[in-house]
Amino acid sequence: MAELKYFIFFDFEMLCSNRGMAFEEMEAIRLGAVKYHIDSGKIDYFDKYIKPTQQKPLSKFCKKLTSISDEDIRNAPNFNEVFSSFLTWVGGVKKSRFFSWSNSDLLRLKCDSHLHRISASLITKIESRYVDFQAVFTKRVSKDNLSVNNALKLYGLSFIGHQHNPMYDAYNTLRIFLSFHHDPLQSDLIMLDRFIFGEMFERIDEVNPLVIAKMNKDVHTFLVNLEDIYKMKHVDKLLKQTKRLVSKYENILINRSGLFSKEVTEKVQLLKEFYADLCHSYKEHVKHSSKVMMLDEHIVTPMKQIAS
DNA sequence: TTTTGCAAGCTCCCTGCATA
DNA sequence: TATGCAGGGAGCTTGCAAAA
Repeated sequence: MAELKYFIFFDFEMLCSNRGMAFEEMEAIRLGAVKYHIDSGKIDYFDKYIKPTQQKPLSKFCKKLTSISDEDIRNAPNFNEVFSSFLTWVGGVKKSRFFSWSNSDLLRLKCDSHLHRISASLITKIESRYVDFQAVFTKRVSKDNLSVNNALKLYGLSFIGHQHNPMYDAYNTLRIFLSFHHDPLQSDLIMLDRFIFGEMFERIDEVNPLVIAKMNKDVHTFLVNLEDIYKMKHVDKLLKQTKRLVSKYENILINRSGLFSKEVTEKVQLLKEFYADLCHSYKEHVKHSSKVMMLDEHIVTPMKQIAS
C-alpha cells in the first residue's frame, strides 16, 4: 500500500437547464480541484474547462449559474484530455484520497468516464479512495445537509472566491475539512448545538452536566412510554424510535476534543448497548416466528441505569 | 428553475372487532 | 351476515435545503 501523501478535493460544473435535464445529459463542462500536501500543508490548484460532446449553446440558466460562456468551452479540450491532465496533476492515485461535497461529483465522474470509454478499473481505484465529505460532515457535525457556504459559517468562516467556480468550491470544501480536523472542540460544540440542544454553549464547563440532564430527560420519557410486551408488527416503530435516540447522542462517543466526561460517554455507551440488545432480541423473535416480543428486564436495565 | 433526498404529516384503505 | 368504528400501515404530499 503506497503512503498517503495528498488529499484531493474536486468539483464539477455540469450542463444544466431550468427546463429539466436527465443526469446522463448533464455532461461536465469544468473541473476544478485542490491538492493538499499532507506533510507540508502546501496547496496546488487545478481548473480546466471541458468541451462536452453535445454542441448546443449553453442555456441562459447555466451561464448565469456557472458564469461559463459558450466561448469558454468551444475550444476547450474534451473530457479525456482534461481527465488525463488531472491525473498527471494529481501525481498518483494510490498516494491520494479523493473528496467532494456530495457524491454527485463522483456520479458525474463515473458517468462521463463511461461515456468517454475511460478504464473502469481506474475509476474503481479512485472510487475506493473516495470520501463524500458532505455525508461525513452531516453525520458527525451538522445533522442536516448544508451548502459549503453554510458549513463554513458554522466555523465563523466566509466563502473565499466565487461560488460555482469548481476550484473555489473545492478549496472551500478543503477549508471545512481542515476546520473539522484541526478544531475538534468547535466541531463538538456545533454537533451539540445541531443534534441535541439547538443552541451554542457559552461556557464549556456547563456541557457535561447539561448533556447528562438532557439524556436523563430523554431516556425517562422513553421509559415512560415503553411497554413490557410488543406485537411484532409494532417492534419496528420501537426500533426506529430507539435508533433516533442513539443517533442523537452517539457522536459523543468519538470524543475527539476530549470535551465529554467518562460519565457522559458511559451513559451513551449504555444507550448503544440497549439498542444492540433490542435489535438482537428482535432478530431472535423473528427467527422463532414469535407473535409478540417481551422486553426482558436485562434488556431495559441499561436504560434504567442512564435515567438513575 | 428543476431535481434530488430526507423527514414529517396526512390520507386512504385494509383489518379486526363489536354489535345488531 | 351486514354494518360501523377504531387503529395501523403504506403510500402520497409537502416542505426544506442543496445540487447543477
